[in-house]
Amino acid sequence: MRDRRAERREATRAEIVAAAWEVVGENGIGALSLRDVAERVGMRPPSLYEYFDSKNAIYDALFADGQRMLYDALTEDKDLDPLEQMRARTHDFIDFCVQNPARTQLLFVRTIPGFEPSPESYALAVRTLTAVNEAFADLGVDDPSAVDLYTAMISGLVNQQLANEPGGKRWVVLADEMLDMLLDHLRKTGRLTEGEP
Amino acid sequence: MRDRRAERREATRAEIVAAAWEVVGENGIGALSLRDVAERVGMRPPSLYEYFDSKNAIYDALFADGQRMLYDALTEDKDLDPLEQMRARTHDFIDFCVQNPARTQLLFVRTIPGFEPSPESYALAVRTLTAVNEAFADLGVDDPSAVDLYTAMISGLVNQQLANEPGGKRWVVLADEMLDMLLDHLRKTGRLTEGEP
DNA sequence: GTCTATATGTGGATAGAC
DNA sequence: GTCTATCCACATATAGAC
Repeated sequence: MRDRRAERREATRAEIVAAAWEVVGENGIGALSLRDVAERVGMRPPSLYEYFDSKNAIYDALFADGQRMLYDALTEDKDLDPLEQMRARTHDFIDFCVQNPARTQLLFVRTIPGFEPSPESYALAVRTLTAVNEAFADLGVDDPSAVDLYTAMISGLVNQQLANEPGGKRWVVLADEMLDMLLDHLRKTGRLTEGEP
Repeated sequence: MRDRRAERREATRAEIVAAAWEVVGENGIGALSLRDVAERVGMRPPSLYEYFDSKNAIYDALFADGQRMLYDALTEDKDLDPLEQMRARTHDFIDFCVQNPARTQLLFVRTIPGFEPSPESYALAVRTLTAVNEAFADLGVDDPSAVDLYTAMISGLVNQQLANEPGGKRWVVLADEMLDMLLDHLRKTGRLTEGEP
């Protein structure tokens, strides 16, 4: 039998998380305040404690929610060959990041003093990273340091874009060139053999 | 004639900045509090206002100080050819960043709600970036997007290292490979002609 | 120049009434 | 579950003694 009480509670938690996304979207990830969130959901601040144990628990819910959104944003397209797949997902990732700078900071930069994602939330990040590793495996690349080069290059583009020209495209447009550069390098060093030149 | 009053004042300002570095070094860049700083320099919090107009003014002094440290860390070595010069400075930069994560966040990531460096402080960042552009010009590379690729790749290594494995070397050790990859790519696309293979 | 004292506003968090 | 009341820490700022 359905537990209507638990369903209601989950719905309210989701409402709070949505309100928190609004707040950090407007003021930055570091400027989340319980007052702002409470006002947006029509509660008094102490009532939030019925749903989350602390402000960091809200950050953790945002982190988990953001990781889920990222995973969903990187949808597989079975019609594409592995190389085009990689290119498409790289664009998906970059779009996801520049579309919401506060979310990107929460997911990929240690920014909030005292906040560490819980093991359950972090597991969602691992799931996505595993998918990236599999995408490289599909390309025939098994060297883990190739993936480290990739994540550094792409996250570097995003970081530079957000830090120096938020809303612009100066770094983002270099994504394809960056990817080609990496693939050439992997071919040259014998870590990638299949695919076109 | 020397203005002993002004000298004393500058010395105290420097003491406050040093104390602020200690605080952010221990607690993170977002956790700077005037109480902590005041206690460390043996003052009461209100007395700090004699030297800085606001907490953000202290952040600005830290930003300027950090930019000066970075500029000094990237010392030219006239004995090296441009290519070895580039490699040496890249290592200097990476060491500078991983050595003090809080400082790196302040200088290169928009992290503190409401803080923007003053024009005077930002000019110090521009000075360093100009030096990077000149280093590429010495290599014979004039395309500005080459420098954008470079800053994205190197800052990406640093960010991944600090976010995922602070204190480790997993990404940092890829610096030379990353640089070689970029130089190969610039040769291949006709933007770099001099230098060894 | 530094202090004490004081004030206002903001923010996280808890106790206890309803 | 939600509220009021309250507490503590902090940023910011001012007045006035020393």
